[in-house]
Amino acid sequence: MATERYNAREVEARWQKTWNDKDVFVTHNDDPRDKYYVLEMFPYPSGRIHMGHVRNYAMGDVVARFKRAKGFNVLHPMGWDAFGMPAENAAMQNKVHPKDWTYENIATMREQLKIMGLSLDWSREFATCDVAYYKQQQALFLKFLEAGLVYRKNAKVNWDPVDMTVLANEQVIDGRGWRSGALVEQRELTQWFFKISDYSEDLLEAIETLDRWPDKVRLMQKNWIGRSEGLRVRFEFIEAAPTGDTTLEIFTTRPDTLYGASFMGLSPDHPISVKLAETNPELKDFIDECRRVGTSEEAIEKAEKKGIDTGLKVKHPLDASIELPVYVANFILMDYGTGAIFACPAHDQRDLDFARKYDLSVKPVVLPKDADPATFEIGDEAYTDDGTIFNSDFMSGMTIADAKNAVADKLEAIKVEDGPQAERQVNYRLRDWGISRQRYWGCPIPVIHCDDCGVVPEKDENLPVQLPDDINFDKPGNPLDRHPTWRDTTCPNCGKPAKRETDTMDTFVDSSWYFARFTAPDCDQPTDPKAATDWLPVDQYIGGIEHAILHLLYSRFFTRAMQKVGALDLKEPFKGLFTQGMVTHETYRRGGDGSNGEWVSPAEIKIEEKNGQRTASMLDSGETVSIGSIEKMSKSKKNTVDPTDIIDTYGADTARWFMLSDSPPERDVIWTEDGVQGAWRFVQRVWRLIGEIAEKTEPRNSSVPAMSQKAEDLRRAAHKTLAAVSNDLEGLGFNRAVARLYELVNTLSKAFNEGLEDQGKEYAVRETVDYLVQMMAPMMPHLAEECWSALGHDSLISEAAWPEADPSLLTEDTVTYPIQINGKRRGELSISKEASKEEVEAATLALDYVQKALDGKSPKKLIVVPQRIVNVVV
RNA sequence: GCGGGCGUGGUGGAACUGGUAGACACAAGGGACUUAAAAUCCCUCGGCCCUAGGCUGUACGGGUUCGAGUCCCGUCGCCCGCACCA
Repeated sequence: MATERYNAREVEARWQKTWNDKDVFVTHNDDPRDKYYVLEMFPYPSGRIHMGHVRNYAMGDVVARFKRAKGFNVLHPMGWDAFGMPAENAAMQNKVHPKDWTYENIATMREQLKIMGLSLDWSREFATCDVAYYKQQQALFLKFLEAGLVYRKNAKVNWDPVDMTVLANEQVIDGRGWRSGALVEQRELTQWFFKISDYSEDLLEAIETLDRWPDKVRLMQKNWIGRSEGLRVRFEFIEAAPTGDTTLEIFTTRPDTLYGASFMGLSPDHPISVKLAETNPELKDFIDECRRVGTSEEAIEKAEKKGIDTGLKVKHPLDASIELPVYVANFILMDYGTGAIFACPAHDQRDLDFARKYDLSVKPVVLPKDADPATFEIGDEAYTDDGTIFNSDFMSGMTIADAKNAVADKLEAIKVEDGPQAERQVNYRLRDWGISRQRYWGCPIPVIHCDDCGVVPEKDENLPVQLPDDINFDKPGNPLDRHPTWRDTTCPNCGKPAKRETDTMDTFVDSSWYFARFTAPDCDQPTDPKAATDWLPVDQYIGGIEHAILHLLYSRFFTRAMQKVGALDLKEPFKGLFTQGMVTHETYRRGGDGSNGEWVSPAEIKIEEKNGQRTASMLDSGETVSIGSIEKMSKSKKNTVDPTDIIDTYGADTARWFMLSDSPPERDVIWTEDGVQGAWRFVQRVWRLIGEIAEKTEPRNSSVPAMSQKAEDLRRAAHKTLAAVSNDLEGLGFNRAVARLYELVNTLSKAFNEGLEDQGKEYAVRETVDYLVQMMAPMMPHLAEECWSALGHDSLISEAAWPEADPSLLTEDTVTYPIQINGKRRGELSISKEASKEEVEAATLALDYVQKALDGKSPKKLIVVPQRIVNVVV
């Protein structure tokens, strides 16, 4: 058998069958052991799995298998994020039903995942488009509605007039719909919203508790929530606005600069602006122009600050003799603060640009350190740094922080008409989550519109509101809208004929609670609160950084909302989060360098190396191909490698091993053919070595025999590796674990080839090889099972307990100190581990090169760091 | 613009809280075996100096320290996030 080549295809299929037959990875909720929930972000069933999935699921599987071996009751489920636009696009392009398309893709991808040998509990699988799942999602929606967490309001949306649908900001490219290419309009639509803003403060504060999340993601969420403290100030109009308002309310974070006020700014969408436009054509045109420019383009940033004087004026709240003009300005957002500002051009760049254009006053009120108040002037750049307040009456001389407090205290005490002039306020950037989508392939929003009763929630017992199957995509827009009968229903309240809501939910809703559903996937409620609370939080969640904000923030909100309605009892769904890097590959295009020819795939070309120069050509025609930059694998650049092809050629273990080696998991990995072959050679090498060992040695009997030095050295290496690899896997340092296993194979191979004569050697070899196989098992489970069996074990390695390193073998009896002279390494000193500091010093000073360096003098300083290093300062 | 991160051989990357820089792998070169190829095995592999050995070296310039890839300041370069948030 030692000469047999390892046949991955045959071996992998065999072990997968065994695992499946024995239900090795099926998890039970009533298992008394400590729980561990490991989850990878579930895939969208786009058609086939890609290398990014392989990397993601390989990592999760290592964690799952490792924790299982460590004795945990591991939950490791898989499902499908199955609603969404690609299914509708496929329906339009290929005349397939979105449902058929989706379930066919799921079937394909499930088989692909299965040949990877993932230790998943497939009995818990579901797709978010399963009626059973979205029924429960509708039930949750109704509970949220009842709890006041859902509401309807008019909102501005990106509207594609050709496809007749709302587009997300990311789907608007250069002001045009990404599919239709039509100019996107801003439309007011009545939309459903989740009140995520109720939790702004909680979501922000709790970020501090997420200590097993990447700092980067935590920071991104903090910035996204965007807390700022400021003051809401009311300015009295000299003459009431046409809306009847007698005061203009603004929000500012810089009330300390109030004496630098030059003008007021209104958003084009501010009610006063809109009212004024009714009688002012010039203003109307301006507002229309502002709306045409999208909301999400960076071009906005470059856009010139523009505005129109409304003719309205307000009184300065601290000095009634000052009158300030009111402008409608294009740079003011309606949905932040109150949609109106006071402008202090001296200390805000946007305000300054505007003031310079319209020749408005610029009065500095913050003096930089060391500047002269008599001569300090503002040029083209606003002064936004720290300083001392001046030109500001009672605030003059104060720090910015003190002035903010002083002015807030003062204005809060002043009464204007029915209330205080100002109030301290905390503002957040986070907006409520608009979930209405004018699409078919999503979870129907379970409400009914009744002429008499208004918006009425569907009754629980009438759920699910099921998607109709008989739809067509001949016309653009939402097929639910024009379905002849589906909309028609009766009002749950009064029983009269009524219409169903035709909007479906944003697919991010589907993925905001699937992790909870996995804990009791067949429950006839959205969750089994006990199971959800017992299993959650997810101990290790793994996925791409692209979900740093939306999915992860929505899920955090959902968990709080589910807690509020009693579906579970915790706030944070994901205790540990890991964001893995992308899989990248070289790109290739037809023609020589710089020719910009069409992209070609790695499978279509061959690469040759001459004199260190790599050149590529087409496999079929020999045509020159230029080698381009390394990019994320994508269909458009054709630099993808199909996981199935790799697994067919080399086996799943090789693909998994390569994915985990070399690059740290959080960083991008470059997929190379050489790299895969290296992994494959390692698989063969391990198999050969273990075959020989199995042939020439006997399994260990229970007691450790007396050890020769060589045997003991091998044992020490094995135990040290075991300790290190355990630590690496605990911290998701897969690349380090891989390196250490390479090292151990090198050590073992050498020791074994030197012969087995030394006392205890056979035992040491067997022990090392057992550990080696166990350490490999989470990463290359099939090879590990095959080796385990070849070594005479009759148990499954997938069910074996993780070995513990013997602490006495982790430390040496002697320490080798590097000896430095003036910080430069000059030699080594081997001495007993127990040696005292004095003994180490004496031994160091006795070394001939130390003597020589000292030249008869005594050292200036002698530093001994126990167990570490010695430094002699001459 | 604001916020954050990174910069180590030909390449991917090791180096725990400051303590022997370059583990491990890939590529390359040389050799063994072979009729040949593949596979496998052995050797070399940051730069400089003639070797023993030494000098130098972690983007660049300074600093702290007995000792800096690691800490601090500045410069350059690359990457990511947010984007008129008052």
